[in-house]
Amino acid sequence: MILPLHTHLRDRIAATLRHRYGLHPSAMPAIVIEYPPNRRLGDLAVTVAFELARTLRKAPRVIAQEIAETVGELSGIGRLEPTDAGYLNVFLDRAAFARDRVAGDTPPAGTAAGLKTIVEHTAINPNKAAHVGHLRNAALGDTLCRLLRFRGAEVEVQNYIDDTGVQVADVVVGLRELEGTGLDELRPLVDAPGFDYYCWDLYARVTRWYEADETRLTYRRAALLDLEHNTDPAAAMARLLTDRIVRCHLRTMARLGVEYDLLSWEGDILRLEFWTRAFELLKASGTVFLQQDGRLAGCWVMPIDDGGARDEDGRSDDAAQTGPDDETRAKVIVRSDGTVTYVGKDIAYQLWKFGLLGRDFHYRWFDTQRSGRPLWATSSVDIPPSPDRGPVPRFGRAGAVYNVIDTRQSYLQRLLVQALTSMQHPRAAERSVHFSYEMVALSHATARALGYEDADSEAHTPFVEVSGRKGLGVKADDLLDQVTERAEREVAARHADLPTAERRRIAVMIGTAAVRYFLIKFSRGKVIAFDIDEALSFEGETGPYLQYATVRARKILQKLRDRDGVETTALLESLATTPTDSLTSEAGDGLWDLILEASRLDEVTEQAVRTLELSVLAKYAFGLAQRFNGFYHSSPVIAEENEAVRRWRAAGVHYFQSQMTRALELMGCDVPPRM
RNA sequence: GCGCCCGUAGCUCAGCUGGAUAGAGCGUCGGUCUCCGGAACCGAAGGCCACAGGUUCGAAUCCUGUCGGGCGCGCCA
Repeated sequence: MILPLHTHLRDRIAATLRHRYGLHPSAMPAIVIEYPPNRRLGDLAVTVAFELARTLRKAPRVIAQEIAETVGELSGIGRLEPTDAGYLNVFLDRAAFARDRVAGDTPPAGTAAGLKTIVEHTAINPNKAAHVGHLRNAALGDTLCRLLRFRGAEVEVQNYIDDTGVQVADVVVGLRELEGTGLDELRPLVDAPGFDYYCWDLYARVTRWYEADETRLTYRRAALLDLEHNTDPAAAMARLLTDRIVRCHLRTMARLGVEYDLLSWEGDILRLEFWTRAFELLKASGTVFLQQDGRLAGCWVMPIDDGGARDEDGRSDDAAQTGPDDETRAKVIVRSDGTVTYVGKDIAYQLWKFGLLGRDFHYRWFDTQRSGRPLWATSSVDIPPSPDRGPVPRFGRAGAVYNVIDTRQSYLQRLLVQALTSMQHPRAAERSVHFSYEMVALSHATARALGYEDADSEAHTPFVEVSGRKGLGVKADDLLDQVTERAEREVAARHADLPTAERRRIAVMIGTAAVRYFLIKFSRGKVIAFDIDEALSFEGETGPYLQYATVRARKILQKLRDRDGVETTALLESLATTPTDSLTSEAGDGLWDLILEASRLDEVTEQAVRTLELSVLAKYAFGLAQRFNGFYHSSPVIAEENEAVRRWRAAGVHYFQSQMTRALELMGCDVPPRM
């Protein structure tokens, strides 16, 4: 890891600036450490001389020289070299650096150590199969969790289940009105294979059924009311179908190695009357008030403080005549009929996450996940779990909350933060992070392949939007099936000797890496125009490319063991007394580059979390794999005759392999034994 | 109308808090020692970083404006 060295270097330079120029800490510029474009220029570069040129009224070149003179010996680091342009280039002590990392490079405690952090992700409406858009959410959310844990945070993963919403109501209506299915007929149906696919189609059919005759929407309203008030048989049907669909979703996500700690059911939030308590708090803090007149008379509203986001009929010309009603924008929290809106429920839930609501759920054991990790669910009733499940964990009461939701919810997430601020919870407001990302659409080619693109939808748009209502989209399981099948063919072509089960196991690892890497490598603000062929590719910038490099590295170490009897631990120990010219000479540049780059994992994870840009991890891992592959082709290890050279190369290979394995783990990917 | 996001090679995208010659993948073209596995490697072609101003030692990056595209703004969730 390289961050400790960064800090050390920064401290030394800061100390130098204080002594030489008498700079006060307040006047201290940020000491930026970057990587020179060319390794011959140095390993690191510091640009602080440019920053100081104005205040010190000296040329950057002079300042850089003075700093280099004054800083003295950088024991264990290396030396500083000022350039004419004003850069301070750092040449690291290669041997010392390499010895320190290669022998065992554990990540440091991390900046977020001990901070209880809740990450909410996935949150798919439990009424139909998951699609690629949901996979992007889960891949981002799960990777974020892994990164936060890597930095030392205590992470609790929650998956919100909207079991009382319109989408579930629609499928209940579909079952009853289109299929003539009641509770009794539903029971065998939900356990049949492909139930989530069945609901996918049914949901699309209901949408069309409503469109054909809008009076049919009364069925939806009736069903929705039944769900909210827990009235059977509609509510019983909903309970049954959402339970099974959620299990389908969990199974799909488990294929990608995604697991959770808690399922938060909206129905429990309603039944436990979280809202009642939240409403008291909102009123007491003056966050909401009862609108007396105007078009929102009788509603409890929250003023919206920013000037933006007016609705379409916000006529500015006659605003003077309409009076005060239009002047301050307000968001309805409680309707004039006394029912609460979505934002209201969300505020209650967010308060609970921070332990600020003063109420808690009951909990029930839900399942044991693939890794053995237990999955709990919220409950409205207090039934003690059986003793063999262990005690219920202490859910909620977080110090920080990340909500992984697509960018279309930005407006509402902002209102949420505003409510927390207004309720005198500035810390919670500050630590409520909306991890937003753009949606997944379909490329025209893929939409066409699915049979969705007809003549009138001309290719003026850059992509085709996914629509659950229309049933338009690539189902997650279909994608995973295809990618696994494809991987299995590739494995079979290379390893005819492997038993089928093992081929299958490896294919799953490769397919997972392909999909997860694909979903992570774009920056979050970019719409992914999902293209099936691109996602199924295993060449170039893909997950399998990273795995392949790692497998190659491991193969070398394995051969050293099997053929030459060299154990890795013994090899690493021998480095203390092994000459280092193969690392320090120009011929060792390739090896040195590999080691230095591999050490940057902690720096990269830090940046990824700071910017919430997980693609930087993906890009870094890819660049590292490229570097290794280049090294692999230019620098033989086993065939190398010079023993010192061979040892150092093997050490570099080992370090690469171990850092890359960590990086892959952070992205939820395994390293196959062969591929 | 207002707000947020996006615009970089033929296509899909990187480019961290401004820094040295703007980089990858795919595609195209041309190569790679019977070698630790070719799911790889090396090379070539391909750029007014949408446009116009500004800020400064320095701008793809920051500011303003314009154009083009996406999304959001409800007593829906």
